[in-house]
Formats: sequence, structure tokens, C-alpha cells
Amino acid sequence: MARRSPTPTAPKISDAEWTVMNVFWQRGTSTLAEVVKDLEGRLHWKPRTVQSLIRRLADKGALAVEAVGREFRYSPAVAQDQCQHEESRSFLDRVFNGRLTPFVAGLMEREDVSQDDLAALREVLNQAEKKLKK
Amino acid sequence: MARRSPTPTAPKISDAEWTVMNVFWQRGTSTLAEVVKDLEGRLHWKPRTVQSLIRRLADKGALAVEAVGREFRYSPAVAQDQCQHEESRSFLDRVFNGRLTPFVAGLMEREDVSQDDLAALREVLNQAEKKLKK
DNA sequence: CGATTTGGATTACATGCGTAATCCGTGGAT
DNA sequence: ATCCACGGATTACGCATGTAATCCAAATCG
Repeated sequence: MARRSPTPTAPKISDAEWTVMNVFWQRGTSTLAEVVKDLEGRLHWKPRTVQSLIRRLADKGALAVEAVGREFRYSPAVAQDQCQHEESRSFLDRVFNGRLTPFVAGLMEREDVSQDDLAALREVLNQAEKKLKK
Repeated sequence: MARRSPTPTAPKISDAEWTVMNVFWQRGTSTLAEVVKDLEGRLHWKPRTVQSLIRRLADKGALAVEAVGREFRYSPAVAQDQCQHEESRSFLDRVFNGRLTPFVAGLMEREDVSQDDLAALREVLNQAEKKLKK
């Protein structure tokens, strides 16, 4: 598995911030209240906590801010794919010396995979192969 | 992909600490000097830095310490597999909502995979399937 | 023997992170 | 007109992290 030419790097997102960004990537542009509502139940977080995280994300450029009347609407300013990919790379490098196969093998060994998962993964590999041959 | 019964949890290892643990998992029991030597060239770290990290790892129970004469010899006290698996789980949950397939698909899409990698992955899937059927 | 190096122990110190609380102003409820 | 809730701005605060420096004693070099 070899790296491609480096894509412009997205801001580094912390664990808690990932939780928030996931909401934005799912919902798109949202207000604080909407995000709080989306998270409540799944999470114990106080609204102030969510606000702090949103602010930090805006500060580091992961969210765009647009004032609408009195409030702000926040939108994802970085692509989920890219953030996911950067995290993936950094994770694989750190934990598996950059290698994908041992990672997948480890999971397969310790977790229960369904037939469906296996089929989906095979399909992914087939696509990769097709791309490779072109 | 479903979780198994939870394995007793290993200490949480930070990014820099992973670098050190990887050395220990590769070399086995080692002294500070040996680890420093192993890392130098690849890394800018001063010996004191390495020592700090080793100490923190010993404190959190990831390394076992044995006094040999004047010095200490440190050995990994947690299994690499288990640490890798815990990191893997936490990573997948945080970034891919727990799902393996999109992770693999994303990598395939953005990085260049070799035929060999593809073959190795297929083999992993075949093994998983075999295990599943038993 | 004196000087230098080296490792352990202790301490440092800025930054990031998780998790808010406080202060303040305004729009909405009464 | 009044009071309250809610959002933004500012501040908090302890712990983890990355990255060492200092202090001290023993081993080593000359």
C-alpha cells in the first residue's frame, strides 16, 4: 500500500471533536441547538460542552460559520472522506507500521464478521483490482 | 462486524508511546540505550525523551521493569495484538461509525494497492469465511 | 584519581483535550 | 415592562502529551 501525492492536509480533529463532526457530516449545516438535540440521549454532554467543541472546530477551520439573524449556522468546511483518510493513514502507520493486511486480519480474528461483510469487502477488493488494471 | 465479549482492557497508549512500544514488541526486553539506538536516525528524540516515555509506559503498566545490576531492562507487559485490536476498535468507532468496509474502501480509493496486497487480503477473507462456517 | 558520560528520579513547561461555568445581551414569554 | 432562557464570548481547570532539562550517583575514560 503506497501513499499518493499528499493531499492538502485537513485540521487535526480530536476524539470528542470527531463526535461533533460526524453530526455535521450527517446533518449538514446546523445550529448549536440542532447538534445538541442530535447528541442528547447518546451523550451526557452539556450544551456548553457542545458549544466549546463547535467553537474549537470553527477556530481550526473544520467548520464554517455563517451568521443568520441572531444565531450562527455551522457547516462542515472539510470533507469527511479526506479527514477519514488522514486518520486512517495516521492510524495504520502508528499501530500497524502502515500495513493494512494485518489490521484486517486482526479484526477478523477477534471479531465476528457476517457473510454480508465478507461479501462487501470482496466487492471492494474487486473494484480495486479493476482500477489497478486500467 | 460485531464485538466479542470484552477482553480485559490494556492501558491507553499515546501516539509517541506507540513508537516506543513498537520497538519493544520488535526487540523484546531492552535497555534504554538499546531503544535509543534503535530509534535514532528515524527520530530526533533526545535520550531523555525516550526515557520519559519509557517511564510513563512503565507507570501505566505497559512495560515491566527488571533491575539488572545498575540498569533496568524493560519488557513489554501487554500483548501487541490486544493493544492493536483495542486501537482498531476505537478508531473504527470514532471515524467510521464502527464499520470496516468503508474504511477499506476509502483506502483503496485513495492509495495504490499492489496485486500482492489484494491477494493477501483475499486470503484473510477466505480464512475468516472458513472460521465462520465451522 | 579526576573528569566525563550515562541512567534513574524529579521537575518543567507549553499545548491540547474533555468538560464545562460565568458573564452578557437579546428575543420571546407573561 | 419584566424576566428568563438561550446563544455567543470569555474563562476555568485538571490531566495527558510531547519534549525535554536538572540533579545525582555510579561507571568509565584518561
